[in-house]
Amino acid sequence: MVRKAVTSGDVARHANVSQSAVSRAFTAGASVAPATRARILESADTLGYRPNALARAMISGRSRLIALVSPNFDNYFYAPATRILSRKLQERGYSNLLFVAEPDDTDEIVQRIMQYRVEGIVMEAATLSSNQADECANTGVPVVLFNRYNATLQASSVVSDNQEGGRLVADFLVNGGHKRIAFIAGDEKTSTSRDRETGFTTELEKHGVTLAARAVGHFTSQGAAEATRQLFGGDGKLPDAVFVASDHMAVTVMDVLRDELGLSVPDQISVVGHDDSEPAALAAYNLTTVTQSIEELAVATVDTLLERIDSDSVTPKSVVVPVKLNVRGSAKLPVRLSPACGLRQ
Amino acid sequence: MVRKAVTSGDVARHANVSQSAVSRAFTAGASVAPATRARILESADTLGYRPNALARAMISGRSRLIALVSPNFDNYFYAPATRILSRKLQERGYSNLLFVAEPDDTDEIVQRIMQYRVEGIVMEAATLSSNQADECANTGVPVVLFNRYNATLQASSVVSDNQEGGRLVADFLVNGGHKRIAFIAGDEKTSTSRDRETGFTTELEKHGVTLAARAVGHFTSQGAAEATRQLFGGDGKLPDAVFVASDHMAVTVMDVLRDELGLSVPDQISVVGHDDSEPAALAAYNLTTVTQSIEELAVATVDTLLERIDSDSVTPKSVVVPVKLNVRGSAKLPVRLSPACGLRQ
DNA sequence: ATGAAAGCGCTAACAG
DNA sequence: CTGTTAGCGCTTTCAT
Repeated sequence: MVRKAVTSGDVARHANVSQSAVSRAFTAGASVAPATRARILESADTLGYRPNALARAMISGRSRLIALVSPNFDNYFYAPATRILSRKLQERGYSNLLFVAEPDDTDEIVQRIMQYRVEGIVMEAATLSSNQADECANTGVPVVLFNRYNATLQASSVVSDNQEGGRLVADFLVNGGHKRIAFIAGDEKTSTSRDRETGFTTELEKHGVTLAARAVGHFTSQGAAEATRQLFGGDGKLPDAVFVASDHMAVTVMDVLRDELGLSVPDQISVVGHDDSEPAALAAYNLTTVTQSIEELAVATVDTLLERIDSDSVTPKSVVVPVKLNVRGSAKLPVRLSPACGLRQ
Repeated sequence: MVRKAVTSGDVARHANVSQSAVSRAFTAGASVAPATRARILESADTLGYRPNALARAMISGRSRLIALVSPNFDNYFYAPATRILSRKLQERGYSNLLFVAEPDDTDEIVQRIMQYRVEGIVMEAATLSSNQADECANTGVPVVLFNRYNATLQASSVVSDNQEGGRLVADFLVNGGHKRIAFIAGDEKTSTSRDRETGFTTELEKHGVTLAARAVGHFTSQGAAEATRQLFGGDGKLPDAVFVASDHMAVTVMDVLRDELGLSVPDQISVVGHDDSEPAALAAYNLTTVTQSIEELAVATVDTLLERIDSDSVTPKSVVVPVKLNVRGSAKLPVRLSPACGLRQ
């Protein structure tokens, strides 16, 4: 039942012009007499003509297609990120080919991406093998890594200032008078988790504090629950604060602390997250966390990508977006010691 | 710096065969001698050849492209839905063009969709105007509405059994001994919200119970907060139970009830949601809710769409996926009155 | 089993 | 400003 699509030739015949005139009528800034264009557009309208983007892409060499590669897991950060990235690209005249990637099928995905002759690639998470990166680089398709970076890759990257995030949390917790401070990592293979940790521990050391305990939560709820039990399930001297590498994990950490281990937050344990994703703002968690603007990350990503597409430049660019601490109620506030207290003065 | 892409002609020259031989080597089931194919694939590999999907689509009339139209708002249900739909389509050999739609730009999106000659469309939410529906129908591109239906449209639809969901909740609340039962709707224009409400109130009436109060939350957190204040902020006789049309709203409802109005859940108010989305399972909410399987919805959607693509049939099909109640702790449990109690026996 | 040739729908010179 | 012409890279008859 697929009706044969209307072509520019059909419109040309109907409007009594050449086929190329029709093409021009649909090209912004082409030299067509207004009257002719009007007649053509009318014919096109009555016939229900839509230019064939595939044919256009073939001849012009510009597909106006961007591949968006997103990781296949539930995460309060990536969901809005994908949405906003897609939206921004759309607004700039590009359409998105969405690929939801498992770590082990990036290879097949790269194949498909290349087959559709995309003009650029946004990689939200899946780690490209150097092989795959080469493949993209060789064909000259610009790649921007969103929320990740990889020094060995010929790819641009846009990340939050994750080290600064960790630093801010370290200062905040130390000033809050915490003595035994712990960290729950995400996925140790990711730059995101590593940078947050580095910034965090480095700043702690500056204050003369060493990390009291550490566990890995793999950026998943289940992993976070286990990490929490590991750190707080014993009956020795418990940490009095924990920095969790993502909000997605942090809410589960709070659940386990309160409902399973009967500890109170922040009275007994202060919890700080990272991302400021949607559940962090829920009253039941009211999570103190590091805010990273998905909007800013997305804008920077799209700008970086389109710039590289337009300029044909190959030099990768790295953008770091600033973060700030969003103080809510899940961690003790820094005690501002007045001189009268006599302490530290 | 965009290196000229390798074409089948290049490969043909390198492998000393005709260009059509190369084409056949990349077509499953084409008649090529195994030896020839091997030589061709080797040449292709050394040259870094990838068939041009655009050219292939043009000549064969099959783009292997599906448009996925997703609403532009934060929602714990649509995020995984988009991911799973995309993944399923990918597994079936299709690539997805993702369009994130605002209600007012569906028109432009339909244009773009048609230009890329997609073979099918999955609409996750945005309400197609009848105009737009016609446009798709006329060109014979099958449309499947995911989680929505529209009787006037020439489109298939896949939805949960929303009425049944409402019914289950009504039974559960009545059996739990609740006397003043309220409802918080989502967006009244959506079939989803309307069906849940219809099923709910109809079943209540069967039990001789009439809805005590009702408000509209528009499927947003803010809307849900306002609806809750409206229903529970007064000092008259408060409802003792509320059915909220989505989990996304229900968690905020619980927040407002507990943290703002100082009411306890479920002791003073029972709360039941719908969807069983991720936050419902968090210990801080432990929400009793109606489970709808995104997986099943996605599979049914993809099956319906591909079936229509393959068969060229035009008759729309409607699929309803069953739901069930997931009893957690946010609502009082039905009291099973033993005969000894003497009540109602 | 393979090659030659036609052509999908369009854009991009090039004339006029 | 407009028409003519030549392909973009591929699949698909049609011969051989």
